[in-house]
Amino acid sequence: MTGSTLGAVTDLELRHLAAMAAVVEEGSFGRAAARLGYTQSTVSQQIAALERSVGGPVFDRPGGPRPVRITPLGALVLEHGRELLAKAAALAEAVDRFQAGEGRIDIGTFQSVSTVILPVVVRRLRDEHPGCDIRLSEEEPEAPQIGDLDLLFYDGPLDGDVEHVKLLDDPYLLVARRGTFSEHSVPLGRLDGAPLVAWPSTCDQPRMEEAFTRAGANPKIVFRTAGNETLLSMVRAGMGSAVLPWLAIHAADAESDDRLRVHELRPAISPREICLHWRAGRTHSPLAARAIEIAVEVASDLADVRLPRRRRGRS
Amino acid sequence: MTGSTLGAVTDLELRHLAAMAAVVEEGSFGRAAARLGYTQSTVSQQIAALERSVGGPVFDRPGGPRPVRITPLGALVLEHGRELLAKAAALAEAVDRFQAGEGRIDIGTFQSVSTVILPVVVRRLRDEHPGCDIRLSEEEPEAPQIGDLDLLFYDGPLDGDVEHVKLLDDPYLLVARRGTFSEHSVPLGRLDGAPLVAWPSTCDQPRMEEAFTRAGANPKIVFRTAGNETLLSMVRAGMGSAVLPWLAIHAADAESDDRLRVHELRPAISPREICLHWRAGRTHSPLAARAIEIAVEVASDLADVRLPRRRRGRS
DNA sequence: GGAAACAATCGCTTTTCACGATGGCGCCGG
DNA sequence: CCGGCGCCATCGTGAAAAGCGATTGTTTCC
Repeated sequence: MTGSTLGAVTDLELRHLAAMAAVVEEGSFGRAAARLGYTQSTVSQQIAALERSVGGPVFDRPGGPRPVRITPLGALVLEHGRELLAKAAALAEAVDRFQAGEGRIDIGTFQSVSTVILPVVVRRLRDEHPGCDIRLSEEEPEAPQIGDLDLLFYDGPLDGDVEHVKLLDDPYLLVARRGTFSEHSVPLGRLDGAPLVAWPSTCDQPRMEEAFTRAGANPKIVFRTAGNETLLSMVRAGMGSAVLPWLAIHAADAESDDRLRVHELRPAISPREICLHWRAGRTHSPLAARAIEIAVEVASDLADVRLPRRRRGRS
Repeated sequence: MTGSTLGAVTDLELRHLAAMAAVVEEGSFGRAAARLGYTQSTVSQQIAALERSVGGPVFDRPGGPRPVRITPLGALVLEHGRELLAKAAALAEAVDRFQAGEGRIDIGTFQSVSTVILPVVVRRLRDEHPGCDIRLSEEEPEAPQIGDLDLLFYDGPLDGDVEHVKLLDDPYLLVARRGTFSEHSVPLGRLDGAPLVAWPSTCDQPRMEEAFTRAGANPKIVFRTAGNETLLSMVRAGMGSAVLPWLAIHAADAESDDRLRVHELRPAISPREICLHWRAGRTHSPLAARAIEIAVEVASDLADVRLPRRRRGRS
């Protein structure tokens, strides 16, 4: 008795439902067509297709200049159809917002980056995308993992399927109490047996200390802490000197501290590399993509601050 | 930097979202295609079309035998897409239920029909469609209106844009106290000046009484009430006779009351017509359509009960 | 009786859909 | 290291459909 019923969900077309809603609101196929940018005949066929899908007429056409009227079946379809269209509109809006850079981004970071680079990155990102949701997490440095992070700042290689971009060569410099060393550039050998305060043996630290050993210099590590302020306080107090990456020194503003002096090492210890990592082969959200760009810019500017040889314009 | 964003809501196709969901669940385009009854290349193109719609990739294709992985954008689309598909499925199910005859039907009725015809109609309708929601309303007989009713039983013409089907010719018969009239068929003239109890002057009643007048018989209406039981009690009490449609007599089971006798009138008063009305030009719900069919059958059976000349089979 | 408003229908062109075949790419086992 | 293998993208093709303009048919109103 009834015609064939709805074969599959996907036989429905949002276009048809939109046409139906427009017809209901306008009261005629022609006006609905005008509103939707279609022809009357097209709307007529769209409604016909919809009626084929649902297995019965959704409108009664009284003929003549009288407005079409919805059938019981049509009312049912319209009721659900409006919800469907609303959900579709919500999807479209969410996609637009996503493409405009809203949404969430999870960034992993570590100490010096948190202080020097990230604030600028976050600031610029938020300026560009006021609606975005930026989440930072400063992981324990022992076991840095991408996990569910979108981006991870780290100064060494990382396990897993990861890609990265190098942001910055961060050279190791010697921070000593003013007067300890007279020359700006201190030979590595001078540190043999000298008292040093240093970071715990994580991240790039082992590699750096090996470089000392290879150079025949065996400083005495008299104190280890991850706290940069504490470290520098110890240096000021004469407990010893510190070999720290420039970024950490800069972060603590040690360069403008009268009681301290920053020396270069001769020969230089190969710098640690500050990198920004992400899971390999993954498409970034616009937000993440932009964050990478900004981080590269910020790091580049930072390199210029340290060594203002070549000027680089930026918009 | 980003491609063009979603033009219109209707650019989305449920088919594409379904394909995407299948790919996510199956982990590969090919298996998703198999599940959906498509070819791998078709699914590939569907996903490509979806990606064009949302302005970016929804999957990362790592290449090789590794399963595709969803992108942040894809996750967003999928999340909304699933809801959309669920709503579409809900629509389809609602339509199916509607076509199967579930849903609501509003029926207007009046006294005798309520007693004799409707119970059978309702019973059969409910048997066929256990999920249906049947609502009856017995209107005041003075101003019968279709209003928002799907169907209306009534014994006269109706204002407004209405179609109807005749269910039954309901002839007027004379109910008298046993012994009042000896012959089965009573000439109209015998009622001139005779005491009658009758219905109030609504519905078909005025037409019927005019028929008396035209025949030169002017009975005395000694009591008017719409209550059939009351009317018959008065007849039993000898207050007078009653001229009632057969349906009302049958409804009150007056035929098997020893104290009463049902006579035909000679010549017969043209019967009232029991009709079933609905608003003109409106497509019926399957439930309403079926209700009409059943009502016609029931009325036909009822006519056979009264005059069992021709047998009519029914399943 | 004719004009006006409206939807259905008919050809027609253009676009899309789905398919099968083919090609490229990354993994894996010999 | 070098073919298989599994996977997705692409291409070409035929069928289907979307959309359009013009026309027809129907009803109402003047």
